[in-house]
Amino acid sequence: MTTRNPQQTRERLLQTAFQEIHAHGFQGMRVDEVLRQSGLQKGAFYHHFGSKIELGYAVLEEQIKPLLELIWIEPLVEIEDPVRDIPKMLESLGSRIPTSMHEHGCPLNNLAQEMSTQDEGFRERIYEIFNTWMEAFTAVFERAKQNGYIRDDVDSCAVSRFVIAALEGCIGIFKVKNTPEQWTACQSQIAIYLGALRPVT
Amino acid sequence: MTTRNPQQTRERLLQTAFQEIHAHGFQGMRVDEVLRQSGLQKGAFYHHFGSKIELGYAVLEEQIKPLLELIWIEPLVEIEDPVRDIPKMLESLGSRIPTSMHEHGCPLNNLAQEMSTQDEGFRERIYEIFNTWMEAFTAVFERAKQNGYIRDDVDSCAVSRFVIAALEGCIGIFKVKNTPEQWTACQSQIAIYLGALRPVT
DNA sequence: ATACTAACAGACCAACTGGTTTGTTTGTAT
DNA sequence: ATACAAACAAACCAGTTGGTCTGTTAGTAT
Repeated sequence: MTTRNPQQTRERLLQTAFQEIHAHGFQGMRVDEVLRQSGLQKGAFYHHFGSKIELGYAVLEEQIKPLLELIWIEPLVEIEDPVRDIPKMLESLGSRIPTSMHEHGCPLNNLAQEMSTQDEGFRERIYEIFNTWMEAFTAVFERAKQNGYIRDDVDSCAVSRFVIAALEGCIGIFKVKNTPEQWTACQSQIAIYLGALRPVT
Repeated sequence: MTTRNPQQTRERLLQTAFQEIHAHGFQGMRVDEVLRQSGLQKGAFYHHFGSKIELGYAVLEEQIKPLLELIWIEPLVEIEDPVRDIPKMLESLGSRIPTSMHEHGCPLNNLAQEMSTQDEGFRERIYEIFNTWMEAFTAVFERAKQNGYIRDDVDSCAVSRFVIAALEGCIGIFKVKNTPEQWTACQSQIAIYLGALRPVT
């Protein structure tokens, strides 16, 4: 007589699905495997989610989005001088994230690459999340602009987008070859790029 | 009595498979669909390729690799001053590539993201191709270093890797939102980064 | 206590998927 | 002309996959 807990059941499915999607992609994720790992049955699954793709949307909104905000967006509020602090933030990142991230990269970008051209529902949701991320960066650069840490004529939006793109690009390359030196080298180049935003003294 | 042409049959399968992989990913590509589009039968397919994954390897080596060399590596030999010429090269790129690239991004990076953590055979091959690309860039930067276009202390390897990563990152973001302005903005930021490599005058 | 609904369990299914097998035809060396 | 291997065509197959259906049980309002 295990007492019922629908919220926990749902969360369990979401977390397991998140892991499986992260490891094998959305198309590679198997509903049966999620069920096996979570120790649940089809009935439970299709009671909580209408279809595989709806589960995918839920994972995106309820697992990936909060994780991104925790790891990438929240630390941004502490940044005063982006040229100095963003590289510092990146340095500490390696140890602030679980091993699964080192192995399988950024869950958001993985889904973006795999699904945004396959399904409009995914694309829209991913776009919104990327936008939130970008706006958070833009706020940092605008603030830094006012405080004279970077030049007036810097295009904060373009810089934000490029920083995110470069990060995702580097993380992506790590899938092919991942060594600690690669990550530090990547940091250095981001630092060089950010340094170019400094006002001419 | 259509005259037989095994080489052409093989090439036909490879090209169709390339398109399907580019559009749906390797896991999303269906052997049956490749057969339908190429107007061939199972017998033809499994005569030329041992399995789906072997076809994938062949597409990588015989379709994607040559394409990358044509579009990205060959133009590099004409580059004298990377700070000036790489942005220029990127500018002309948009019109030098087919529409499928705008829609589905870089076929190499797509496979890298999807398959390098799934299958070691893919990872190895992709790694080699990325390496070729990186070495081509490194040669450009080393040459530029000798000619005084960039600083002596520039880490050509790290810069090459970062340029490729940033490019792939930007192309990846385009899948989520692709407008011409996004591409020009990306170019500008790459130009800013490269500008930071100039010697201090 | 009763009725009713949410929350499952688990058998079942149709479509799909990569791969195999068998047979036939075409080119080619002898 | 004959033999033989390469190059296919096409039916076939077993395992998988997302999804459905029926039934059962736990919670909850009355």
